[in-house]
Amino acid sequence: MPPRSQDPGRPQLTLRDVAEAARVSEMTVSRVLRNRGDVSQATRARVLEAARSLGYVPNKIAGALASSRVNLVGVVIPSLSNMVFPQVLAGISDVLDDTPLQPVFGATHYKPEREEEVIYEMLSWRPSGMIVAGIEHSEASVAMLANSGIPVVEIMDADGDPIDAMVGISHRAAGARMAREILARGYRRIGFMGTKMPLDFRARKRLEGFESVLNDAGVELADRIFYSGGSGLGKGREMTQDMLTRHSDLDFLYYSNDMIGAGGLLYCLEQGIRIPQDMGLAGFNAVEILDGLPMRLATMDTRRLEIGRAAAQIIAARVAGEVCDQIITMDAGFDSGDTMRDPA
Amino acid sequence: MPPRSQDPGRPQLTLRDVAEAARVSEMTVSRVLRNRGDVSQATRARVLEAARSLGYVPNKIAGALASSRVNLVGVVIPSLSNMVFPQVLAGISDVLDDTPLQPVFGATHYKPEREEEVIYEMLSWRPSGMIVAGIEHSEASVAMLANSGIPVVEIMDADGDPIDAMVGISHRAAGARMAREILARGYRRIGFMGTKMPLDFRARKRLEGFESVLNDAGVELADRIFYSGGSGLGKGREMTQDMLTRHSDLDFLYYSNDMIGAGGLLYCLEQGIRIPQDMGLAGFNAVEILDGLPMRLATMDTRRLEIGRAAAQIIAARVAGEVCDQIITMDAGFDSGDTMRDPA
DNA sequence: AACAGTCATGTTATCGCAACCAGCCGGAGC
DNA sequence: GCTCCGGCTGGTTGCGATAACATGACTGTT
Repeated sequence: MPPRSQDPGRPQLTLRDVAEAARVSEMTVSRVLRNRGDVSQATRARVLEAARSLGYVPNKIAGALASSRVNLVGVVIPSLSNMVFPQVLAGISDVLDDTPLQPVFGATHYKPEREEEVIYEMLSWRPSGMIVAGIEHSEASVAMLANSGIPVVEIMDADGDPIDAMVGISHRAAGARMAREILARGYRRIGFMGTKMPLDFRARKRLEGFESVLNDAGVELADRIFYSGGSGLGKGREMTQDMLTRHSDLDFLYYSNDMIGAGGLLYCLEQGIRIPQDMGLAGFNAVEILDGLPMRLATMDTRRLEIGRAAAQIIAARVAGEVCDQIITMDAGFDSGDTMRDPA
Repeated sequence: MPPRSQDPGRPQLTLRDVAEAARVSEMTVSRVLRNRGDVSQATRARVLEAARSLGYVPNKIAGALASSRVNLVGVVIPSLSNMVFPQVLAGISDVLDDTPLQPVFGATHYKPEREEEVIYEMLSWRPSGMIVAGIEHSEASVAMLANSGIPVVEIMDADGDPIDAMVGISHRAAGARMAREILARGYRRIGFMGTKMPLDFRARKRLEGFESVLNDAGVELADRIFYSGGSGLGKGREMTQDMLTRHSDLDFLYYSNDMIGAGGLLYCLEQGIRIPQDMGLAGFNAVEILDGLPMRLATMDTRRLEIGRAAAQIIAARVAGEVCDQIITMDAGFDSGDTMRDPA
């Protein structure tokens, strides 16, 4: 039995079928369908009509093999449910839509071994370029990417050295910036809530940068709570309740993302806590859909759309044989929202 | 100049290179790397070592062409930023992860002509199956899918006839159900807020089902407001303010999704409107991240994860040559949350 | 009228891999 | 001792398209 799950009655159409129908050679059909080379208007019309009426769909597999040209760009990200990554993808699509290139996504779920598989799988399709989230990869992943001979852009982080190109923000600097803003506003008893992050290197770097500034100022994190699983308002609410139960004297709550931060904000408001006077809050990752909360949460904009665009532009330029910047470090924008008091 | 944007110094590795390094034939290498046929332990080890040390990555393009087997499943959805679709994708990935199949996504942005392009593009890679959101497609799209000879599953809708297989809920029934629940609870002055939906057929069907039940009961929608652009809390807030300004006598607000519904809910709470006594609210699409709002918004669960899983299972079964159900209609679950009073 | 230069089309040779079939080898069966 | 069989390995062919080159029909020039 044939492997394909279909009626064997209708064999796949090939260039040859179209060529016969249009009474020309396969080459001519190929030229017409790719808008390449000179073909007279008359034949062109005949070929297009034949292709259309047969319902011919070219076989890119054969085309790619023959031309060793594949218009795909592999995009490797940790997760699609994080709300952050879809925006990066939007930026990538934006730019690639104006080129013949097409993005193909793969999710790693923050597991290095899964990342390795996804990269291997993608490279086996010989894409024109790769965009990979993060700069921490297994040795094998790095080797594969480095040897692939195609442009590779690592995105969303800038704290380290890239394999090839890199576009991102410094998460260490972002954490440090937030710490300075908090201290400048006179908050001192700070609690942190975030994901368990054995493998979320960016979250870890943020916390490192954050704590390092605190420590330099002689301040220590009062407490930290880590969670696993998805981020939602409910999670932020629970954790905040937990945190405030454990420490009644806190004056600032720092969250590793806006979603749980928003949950915490709602909880504090319900408890009648005066924000930002008695308690400040901040999240991370400027999530637009949350504009509309009773108060605007302080946060940092991680420039996701721009990162996606820049990464795609690098790939597009390199594929076109142009030279371009290889390392782009963006500044994460700080927004104090309504949940931090004014600096002293 | 070669088309590939790379140093020409390192030609791509092929089976031949590995074969030479391991001192066996290409066929043997091929067998080892695919775990096919009989190969002695000794040779297998030698080949694997050679492949590893060279950093060989197979060329699936050539493999696919030779075997006319492509382990890809095309998934065509309107948008990645809608929060609904990533969950469908999660269901699909869940199931396909246990098979050799791999999903490839494409977004249409609710434009039929874009959908046509995406489908054409995907079919040109000769995937093993296709999963497409919705059952409304351009004539050309339908023709392409029908002629492709591969399993095609249309998802998320059940109000119509599929090309091949179908998994979804009836949006008309979902709208009707919500209308009945609202009427049963004694609400009569109802305002609707939702996306401009020239091309969101499912949203439109919901509204049709909704209004038809209202009309049967002699009730008419007091007003409706449509918006375009992304859904966020802020949008729901604005629209609700607008709606309540125009009609001071409403007792129910029906939103086309939970995100704007949540924005409306926050607005109403701030205005001191008594919910659910004086005003009821309902959204659509049970979005978990919103659990944690001051009140649980009434909504309907559209079984997105399950739809994704079922669709993937159909593809997997069909690719394996098994027979299976072709049409699965799921029931959207109703949840009255805290924003609807009890039935009279 | 002969020739170079277009334009439009056809011919041939791959591309890298897997299907298919053929061969080789050693041990079991008679 | 010869055949047969099954485990293992290798050669040949072809998947469906494109690159590169070849061809043939005109055109215009001198």
